[in-house]
Amino acid sequence: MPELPEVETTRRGIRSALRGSAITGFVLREHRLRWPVDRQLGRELTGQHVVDVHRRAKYLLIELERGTLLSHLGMSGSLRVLPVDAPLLTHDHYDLVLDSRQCLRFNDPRRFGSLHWVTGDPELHPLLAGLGPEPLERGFDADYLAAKAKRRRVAIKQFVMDQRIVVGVGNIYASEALFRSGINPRRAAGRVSRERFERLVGAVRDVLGEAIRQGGTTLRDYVNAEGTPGYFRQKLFVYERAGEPCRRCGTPIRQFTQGQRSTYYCPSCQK
DNA sequence: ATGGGCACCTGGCTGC
DNA sequence: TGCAGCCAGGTGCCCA
Repeated sequence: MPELPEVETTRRGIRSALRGSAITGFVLREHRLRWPVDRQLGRELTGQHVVDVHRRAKYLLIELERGTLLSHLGMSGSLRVLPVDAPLLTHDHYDLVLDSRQCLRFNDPRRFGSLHWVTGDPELHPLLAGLGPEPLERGFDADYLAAKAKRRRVAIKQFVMDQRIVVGVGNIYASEALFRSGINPRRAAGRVSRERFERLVGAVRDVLGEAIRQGGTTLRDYVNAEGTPGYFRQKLFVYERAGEPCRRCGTPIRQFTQGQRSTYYCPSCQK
């Protein structure tokens, strides 16, 4: 998926079209997403206005008057704002139709994305309740990370990708943040020094912030609300660069597998 | 509690 | 040209 920068870019792109609009319909073409989508959802949504669009971790929260739509993009999902009559593409699974003659259209080839209707405080929803702090907000600092990492034997790469520890960091930005902070992705979380946690926190913030400014990273599927890709790919130091020279020292970038995911790192810059 | 592995899905690419 | 095998921005769940 889309990691935090891609979800945040999507949020910024869809917000102005959605906020204040009334929902005039909901078209569900494929309800078999990660979890089955309620086929009667349109009955609930129609007539409500969009209050605002928020993000928590990699979830988008579309706040309506009587509840919240909780949307996840999975690995290959994207949300676009389009005219209601825009031609359909394969894997266009649902449309949230607005009174502006536009719609919010969800496309997701792999169908790992999800959509839930939540009433009450969305933070209490089971999918959100156990999540860690937002990396770009207070609450994510070296003290916090070091405390969480104590006695943990998992590799630091998997540790920073654990959404219960900190949210928003996925496979691309985990490799990139570890490169920027000079930490070997194999190192046990509990054996990372205090000084290195300081650098890691800074690197996570920097890489996510820079990626948001570039509109995210597009590898294959990801496009923003206007259908254009993100440009952070050019700024990647290690991700998908196996065999190519390290941009800092020239050593060939290495790739290996951790937890069924590819990790990329520079064996000489990261210890 | 922690760690590890699998599952869910489609599509693009590689190599025989 | 066809097809098997592998890989891909995520994460809930099950097992030891």
